[in-house]
Amino acid sequence: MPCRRSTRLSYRPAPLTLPDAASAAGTDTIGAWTTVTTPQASEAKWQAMWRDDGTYEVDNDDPRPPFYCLCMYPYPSGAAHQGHVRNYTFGDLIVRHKTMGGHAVLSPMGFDSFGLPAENAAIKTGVHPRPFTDDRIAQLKASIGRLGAVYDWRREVRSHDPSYMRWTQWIFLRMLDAGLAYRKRAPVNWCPGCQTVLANEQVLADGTCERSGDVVTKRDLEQWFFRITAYADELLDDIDGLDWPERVKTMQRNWIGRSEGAEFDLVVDGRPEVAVRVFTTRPDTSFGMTYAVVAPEHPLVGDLTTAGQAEAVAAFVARVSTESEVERQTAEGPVDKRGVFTGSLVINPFNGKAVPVYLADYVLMGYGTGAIMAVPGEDQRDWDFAKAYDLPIVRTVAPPEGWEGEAYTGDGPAMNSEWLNGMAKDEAVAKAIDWLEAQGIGKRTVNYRLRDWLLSRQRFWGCPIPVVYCPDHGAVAVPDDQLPVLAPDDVEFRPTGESPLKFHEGFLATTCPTCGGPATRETDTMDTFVDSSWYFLRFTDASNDNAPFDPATATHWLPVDQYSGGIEHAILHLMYARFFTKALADVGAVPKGIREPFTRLFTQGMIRLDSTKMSKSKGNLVSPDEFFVREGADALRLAHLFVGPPQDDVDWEGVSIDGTTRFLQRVWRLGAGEVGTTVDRDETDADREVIRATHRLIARVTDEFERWSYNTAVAGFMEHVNALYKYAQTEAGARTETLAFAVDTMLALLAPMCPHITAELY
RNA sequence: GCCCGGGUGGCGGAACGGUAGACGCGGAGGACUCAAAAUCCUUUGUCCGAAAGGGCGUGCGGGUUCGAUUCCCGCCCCGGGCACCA
Repeated sequence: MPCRRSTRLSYRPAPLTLPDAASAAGTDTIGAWTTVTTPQASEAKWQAMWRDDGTYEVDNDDPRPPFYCLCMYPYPSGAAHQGHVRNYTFGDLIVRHKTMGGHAVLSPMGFDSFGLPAENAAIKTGVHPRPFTDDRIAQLKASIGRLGAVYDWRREVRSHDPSYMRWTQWIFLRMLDAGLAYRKRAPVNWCPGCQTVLANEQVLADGTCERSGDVVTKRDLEQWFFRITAYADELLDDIDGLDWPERVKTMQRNWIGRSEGAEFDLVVDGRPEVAVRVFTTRPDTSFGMTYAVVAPEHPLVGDLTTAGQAEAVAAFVARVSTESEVERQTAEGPVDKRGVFTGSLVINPFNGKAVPVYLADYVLMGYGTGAIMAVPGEDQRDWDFAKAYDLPIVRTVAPPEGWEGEAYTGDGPAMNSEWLNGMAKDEAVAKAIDWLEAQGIGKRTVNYRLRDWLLSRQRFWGCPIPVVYCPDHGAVAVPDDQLPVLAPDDVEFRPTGESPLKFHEGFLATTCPTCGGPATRETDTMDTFVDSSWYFLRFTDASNDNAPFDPATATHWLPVDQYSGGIEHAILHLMYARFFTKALADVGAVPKGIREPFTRLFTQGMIRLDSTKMSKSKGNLVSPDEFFVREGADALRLAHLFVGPPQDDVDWEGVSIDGTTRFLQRVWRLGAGEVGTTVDRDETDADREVIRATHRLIARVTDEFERWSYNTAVAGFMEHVNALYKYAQTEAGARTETLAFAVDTMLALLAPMCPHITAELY
């Protein structure tokens, strides 16, 4: 056999000692006649080409049909972690798939760059959060680039960029104009040692401050709210039309928590001028009320407490003030410590009987009226409380025959209820409410679990709320032409965590826009969820200096055709973004027709390691960087796609980069003509079977892409490659034309998953 | 506590009422090699059996169905969210 000089392509993982992959020249020469292409060199080459050619940049007047594909923009935590890899692999797959299908795909990326970690780092190191954040963005951007995910970087948005902050503040002011932003007092976590407000995250499980160890209490502050509850019904109703995972839609519905029922007054025994208003969804059970409960922070607590009970009530209220809502609703610990008698009685208007009023930790001021009638016969929590405090239990709904449970919450004929007896639940509810209304002591109401959105944060590293306080004019909006309000750079971070804005005279001192007199700036900044509630709109028109975005341009791209991100955002972020879209349409910033931001949503599962969530704070991150260097981005992308259903959580232990690396090597050999023998001949049955199998692969993968069943699509590719190996290795060999068709077709289908190797081979 | 998910070989998973375990990892055996790596081929739920074959198997207990991993009810366990982490 003549020994001639040839170019041999080999696709093997490079050793970790390879020089920096990005700067590798593209080929290495091994010996005199073999040229090896490494995945790393190939990937760097294609990534540079996509970037330099602007292959995936789209203009707003692109004639192709528009498709807006968006992944939730990341908080810049430093180099990318596997959660980013997973999310952006799914997103990139869709971007490439839709682009191949002839769409103008808007694929933007940005950074959710305000937040607590940068501020904590500033307090620890004294470095201003901005350079810290910019540095982390650079790291994350580089990691994302090595994954081969393609974005139109001309549209990059950063929450902390003044050109973005300006419009975040502008939107706040439009909300204020429309009456959708307002101030009221609300409790915060207060650390008496640090003299500062703490985030929930900064409060340890035992209720102490993570910095000082002091017991954290609640303190009321005047704070800004968005009136999201004004949209409760629309937010609820519009869920039906969304192409979202059912579980997310269910969580959103439950979060809004619409419930129909009644409110009515319970008059204090012997003091007709004092009444406690209660909300109930079960007015049909009112005859079974054997006590009432008000929240420990209820304004009437002082009024209701008798002298004899004052000490016990005070102690109870003090203890509850150190507990979180979750703790208060957890039925752990001794039940008899969960409430206290106020000493007062109220009259049950249905039967005229006096029943005791208690405080209990499980009744929250933020829900309903902050007070309930307790009906232990038909509510398990009331049942447990009644047992612990030796209160009577009267059933007013007859349980089914053979009932051995405690409280019965189902339907059944009313009993022990005078004029309601025998009625089924719905009828009895209606009758009871009619009676309350006729008596003039109550009415039919709808209650929501959803609360208004508290957006004030007592922090430095966030977008300042553009308001000043004038002694004569109160809270006054900063005029549009003075935006953005920027925090100063010459600030000192205190070890207590207190916002430096509160002590910066140059920032604080200003003039009233109304009267020109001296005024003080608001020092609170906005919740970072405000930034993320409209960034998808800014992406459509990211460099607009005259408006947050041009309404016509926004209409061209919106709503987002495919949104994807982690399941952990199923409620808050998505609810707030939906609210902003509706509210902005109503204040005229977004065309009226756009009521929902995200047509189709995909939520991916989380990455866990040893069954705990993989996160920087837990210190169990597995960086993708070593995989980029060793196996290459395509192998890592494929490993994420193959490990299991995208919506399921992934235990990192189960991710096998070896299988997908090996598969890509087999694809490479097949594509490079290194497998078996090829011959030119007329079609045989074996050839026709390969052609049929290739068409079956097209149908299968197309369907599985549509269903997000990427793991089985990868299995399909593997089966195809295995079959082609068998085919080419038979004695008869493979027909050249047939094998080329089978391989080329597969490469085209595989391209959105593994863009580098398929581009290199194609 | 409330709300939402999940539980299938040694491991990740497949099977959208119809042959449980596709595909991959790991294991075993073989080919190639002086040898190793890599690669290629075969095999691999479990128990009994030399084999043929058979028993058992989708967290637990019931139910619907000709037929259930799949649908229903009740448990157990694991994970996520709970409004100031993002």
